Amino acid sequence: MRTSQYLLATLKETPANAEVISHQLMLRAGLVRNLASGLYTWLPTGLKVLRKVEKIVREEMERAGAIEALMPVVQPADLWEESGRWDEYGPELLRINDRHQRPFVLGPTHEEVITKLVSNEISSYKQLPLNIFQVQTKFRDEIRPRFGVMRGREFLMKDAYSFHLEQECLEQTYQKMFDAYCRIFERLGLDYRPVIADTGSIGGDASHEFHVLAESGEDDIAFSDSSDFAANIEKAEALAPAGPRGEATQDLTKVATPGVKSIEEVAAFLKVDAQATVKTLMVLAPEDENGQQAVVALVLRGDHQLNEIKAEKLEQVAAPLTFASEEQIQAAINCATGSIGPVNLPLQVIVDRSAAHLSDFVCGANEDGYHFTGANWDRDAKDYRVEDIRNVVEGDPSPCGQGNIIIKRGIEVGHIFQLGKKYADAMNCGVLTESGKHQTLTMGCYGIGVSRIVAAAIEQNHDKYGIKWPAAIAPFQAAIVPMNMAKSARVKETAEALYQELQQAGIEVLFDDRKERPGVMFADHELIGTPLLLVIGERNLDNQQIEVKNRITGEKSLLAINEVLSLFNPQ
RNA sequence: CGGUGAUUAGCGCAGCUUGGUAGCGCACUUGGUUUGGGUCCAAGGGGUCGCAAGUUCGAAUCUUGCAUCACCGACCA
Repeated sequence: MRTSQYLLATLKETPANAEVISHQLMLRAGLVRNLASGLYTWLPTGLKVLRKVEKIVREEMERAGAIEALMPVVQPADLWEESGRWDEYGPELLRINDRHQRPFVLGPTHEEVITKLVSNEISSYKQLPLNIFQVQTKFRDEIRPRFGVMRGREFLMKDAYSFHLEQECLEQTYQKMFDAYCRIFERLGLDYRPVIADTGSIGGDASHEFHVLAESGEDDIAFSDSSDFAANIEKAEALAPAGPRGEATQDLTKVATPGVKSIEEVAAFLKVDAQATVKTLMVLAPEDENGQQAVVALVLRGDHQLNEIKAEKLEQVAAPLTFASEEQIQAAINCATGSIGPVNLPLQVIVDRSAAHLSDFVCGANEDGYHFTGANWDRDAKDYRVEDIRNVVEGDPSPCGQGNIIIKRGIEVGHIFQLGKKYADAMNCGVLTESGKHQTLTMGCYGIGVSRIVAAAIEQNHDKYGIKWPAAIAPFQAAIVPMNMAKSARVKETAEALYQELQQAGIEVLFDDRKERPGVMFADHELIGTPLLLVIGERNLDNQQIEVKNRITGEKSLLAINEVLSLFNPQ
């Protein structure tokens, strides 16, 4: 490709509305352009990268035994009514009508379509197992699109769905997909981790997310510092502190704490550590038979954070988790937030394991402007349940039993889970078994955010000059950068000849034939992140050499012109 | 959806307080100059000032409403 016949579209200045580095660089390097909130045009350079990611994903899926199909973006609403998700999915599902006012959706995912397809096409156990994938545009009407293509509304996803007679078979395919995902991210050249994930509302037994580690990630991942354990913080278990709880040594004492509300204020006012306090959060219970929701108290150590995912899984707590309003709290206990505590609290009380391990702690006195010191479980506060309801923090013992927790940020680029029979049940997807009985299938599903990977790769691989692509997904393998080609016939001839040679060898090379100064060319190619710059100048032509600059290492070396192809041979 | 901020040329911004019909840098075009790290000089082209209504002789500027975009919080690949 010649730059003169190409759309380079690089930008010198950073557009103001791009916050994260990958978004800035994708705009500056001419990979994408914004059309509307969460909607992006992929420019030629960006598309090259996207296609390379897609190709690796496709190859590994096929190698793992999945077969490719392509399903429509626009899907009839009745499919979604059949699965129950027309009502469940919420406003993220974009609903549209056709000219006959028939309702459709833009597919945010394809479980319905694939399940329908399989239920129509598959009727015998002999046709199983089956694992079908596609690479298709998805649309999710995100509340807040952000970070460029990282969280766009329209995005490219590889989604695969497997169908099985038995759980055991599902587990085998799940493991194959797990392994395939590892190979994919290895080949992409990314620093990634599979992590134990929450299965969310879908349920099921097993789920893993694949995260690319990056500071700008939106998820917290808990790792063990001495084993392979890694889990999304939503899912990481916070163990009970070791050893028995300390004995009560203090008397329960009510102290006036006027205007002191937050844990920081309480700890400072009473001159104690936040770890010696508890905080009490008020949330709603599930509706009773009269449609009423009681208030439930969640008690955590002062320095800990509530894990809402864990909390809303408790049967005593409404899902989704809802904090009680000021009015509801007043009605329940006649006290405002800031002075609530578990002592003599006439409510269901759920205590985190760590909070339950405290003795002689500080808590609200359930009377505005007062706290207790020297509070102790069982003696002062009775009738409580102990559960794991907090986020793990760095230094906690790892739930795997080895080492301590460290926390890093990750970008979720893949998610696999065992779906079970939810969709197969709803859409009557089954086969006849060997014994002639009808049996509902069990399913797995496996997603990879293809467009998100492009952004994640940049988050992980860049410097102040621009993108440093992993070789496998660089838009070009090399760029030919001639110095002052307009003045030097020798440079021009050499560059043209090299371009022809590389093209014929099947190398993806960008020939910068613009009439630009060297600085401009260098800046552009470094921004775009081409791994190898082949610099041709009068300076080295007397020796029949060119200069090779490695974008990743920054190394420059001289190479005989007739040996340039050797740069690419090892592949 | 809540909170914050923005909207003036392709991009980045000034002008608005104090109303008089729009300007700077980059990019673009032309000519010259320069040529191994974003040259320099000159001349140009390009704007319904987000939309609508109002106030006024006159609105980018004041008022009201709306829209769009971004950032911070709950969902997800």
